[in-house]
Amino acid sequence: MSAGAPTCSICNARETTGFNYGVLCCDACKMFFRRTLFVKNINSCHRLGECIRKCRSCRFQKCIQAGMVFTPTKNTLEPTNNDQLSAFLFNLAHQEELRKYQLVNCWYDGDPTIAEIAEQNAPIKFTKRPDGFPMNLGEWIFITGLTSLNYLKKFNHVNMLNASDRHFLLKYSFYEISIFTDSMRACERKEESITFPDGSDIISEAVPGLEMSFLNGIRCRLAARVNDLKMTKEEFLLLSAVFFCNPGFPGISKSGCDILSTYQKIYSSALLQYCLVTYQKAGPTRFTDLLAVFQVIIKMRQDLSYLSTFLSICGFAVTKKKLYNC
Amino acid sequence: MSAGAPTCSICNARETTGFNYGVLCCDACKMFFRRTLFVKNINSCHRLGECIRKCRSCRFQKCIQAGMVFTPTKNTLEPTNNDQLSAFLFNLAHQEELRKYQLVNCWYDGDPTIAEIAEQNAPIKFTKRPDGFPMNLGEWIFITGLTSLNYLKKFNHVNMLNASDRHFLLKYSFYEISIFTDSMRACERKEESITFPDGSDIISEAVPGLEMSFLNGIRCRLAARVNDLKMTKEEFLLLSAVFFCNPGFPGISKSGCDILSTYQKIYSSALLQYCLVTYQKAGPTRFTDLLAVFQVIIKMRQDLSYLSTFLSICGFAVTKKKLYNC
DNA sequence: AAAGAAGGTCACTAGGTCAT
DNA sequence: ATGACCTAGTGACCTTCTTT
Repeated sequence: MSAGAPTCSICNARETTGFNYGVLCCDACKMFFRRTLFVKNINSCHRLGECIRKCRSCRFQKCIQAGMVFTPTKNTLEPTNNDQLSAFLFNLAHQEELRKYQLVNCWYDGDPTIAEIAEQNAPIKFTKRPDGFPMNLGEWIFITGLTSLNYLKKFNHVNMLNASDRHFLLKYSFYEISIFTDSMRACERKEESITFPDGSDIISEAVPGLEMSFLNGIRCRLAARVNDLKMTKEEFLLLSAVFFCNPGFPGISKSGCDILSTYQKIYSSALLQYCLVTYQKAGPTRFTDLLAVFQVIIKMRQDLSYLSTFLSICGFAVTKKKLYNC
Repeated sequence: MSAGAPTCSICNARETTGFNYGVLCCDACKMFFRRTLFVKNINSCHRLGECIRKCRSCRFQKCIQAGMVFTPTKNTLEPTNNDQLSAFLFNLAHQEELRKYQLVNCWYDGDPTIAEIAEQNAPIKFTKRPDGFPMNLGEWIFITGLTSLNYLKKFNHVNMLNASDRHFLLKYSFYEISIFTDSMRACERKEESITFPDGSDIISEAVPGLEMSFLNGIRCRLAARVNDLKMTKEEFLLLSAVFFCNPGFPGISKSGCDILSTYQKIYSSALLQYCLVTYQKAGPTRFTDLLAVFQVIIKMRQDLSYLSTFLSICGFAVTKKKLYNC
């Protein structure tokens, strides 16, 4: 009797009805997630998703942790569809909050490859980082990359790609997204230079034979640009999404490119709408200013590649984690 | 036309508006029940539920008899939600008063099975026991079990279970709850040994070949533990509720277990809050001391099973009521 | 046409409000 | 204190859309 569908992993009460917003769950949790995104009537509760009680905040946290994602479909440029944009932003903001929480508090015991992460269609399972856990440069780089990957994996378009395209997309974008996020954090903390959450430098101490100006460029240039623009959190989230749909990454198939550009259009028109609503006539200029940040991200990425190669030749390789090798 | 809703069984005056706190009744009686739980402004009236008009006490009694139940939903550990806990306790205390009244004064003419009781979604209909009704051991055991079942059936979670799970839950818990209640009564009467309300022994007189220490263990061990702890009525009520949500009873489905553990969390956090408020720093210890009583209840249950089997082999079976057979 | 997922609808009930 | 009425969250069920 009652073979039925498996039990919904979010409410642990009802049977799943299929994939809803990217996650296998029940109809009730689907509607709950949707309503919450559109109405945003959530009071934050300190225990993150733990009071299985009738706590709306924790139920929503469980949705976010399970990877539920809302993606706008209707043309967000229609002013009437503004609530689609705002639901999308609400969704992204909570995903980003989770990423930040995991970066500061969590840990992952293992050394996965990008390919392994791309294969898994469940979110990465982090564990609480023990108090007094010794974080060094390599650990920070690792957890930064891993939390970024976990954030990126949830996007709708990732699940639509075939295994190979998904692998390439994550491989060629997670590093850029990480440094962009790092720069945004520096900006929020009113710091000129990128650091890790504990304040430590992102470049290893002893680097012989490299110009200080080059190293300071890595530390500061992108953060300075973000700061000059006074980039909002919403702009950051949308811009990351647009960047993450770059159809130009190497190795991606024709059909993959099509999917990526479809989504890139969605996200960039969402960004444009945000700019128009927020800056009125100055909206289009703002939009292009934001897109121009891509160049700075790519420049920083190149500098970091050079630095990494240089260090490794000198025998100073910082991390041997597979994330950054293959 | 004018089919309308049936008349409210509590006030016999208005039309029902649907299920409120588990009972089909009108809006006015719903609000009356809620207000009374939270304000507790009730003067007890000697005629139990009989003067329907204008008597608040009797109206509330009718609510209780009809099986209305309030279950805390907000996190009772929030100090601001203390009134939820107190409303819940007020509710339980009155349900328990009713059970006690029925045990002492009522009777049930029939021999129902657990399955039949589980199917009925109305409370069990007891009748007044005639003066001078001859109570023997078997009658006491029967009415004890039946009033316990009537008490338990009203809990919110029972109505959420499917028919099969409900049957198993009642089947495997009503006996334990009964002996726990019996022990509490002994304690209130300052007696070391469990007896029925008329003072008669719970073990049949002629039991050949069993050690006195074994029999006295059954009579006294649980009551002694309750007495040692100086368990309050509130602790007893909450602890019973926690026990009654044991997801480990045999035969219960996965979804049933989930429902039970959800409610067990609610009740146990209510108990914890009670302990914290009442005993301050000693609260957590008190909480675990109380939970440890489960072991004693289970031990007593086992001893009684053995006794029952033993007696039945000797041809001394005390009761042939179906409650205790199938 | 069949299946899977997004989105819409509505009956239901806990809890709040306010004139009496 | 009461009860008629209101509000909001919920989830079962339905429709629509897309893809194969």
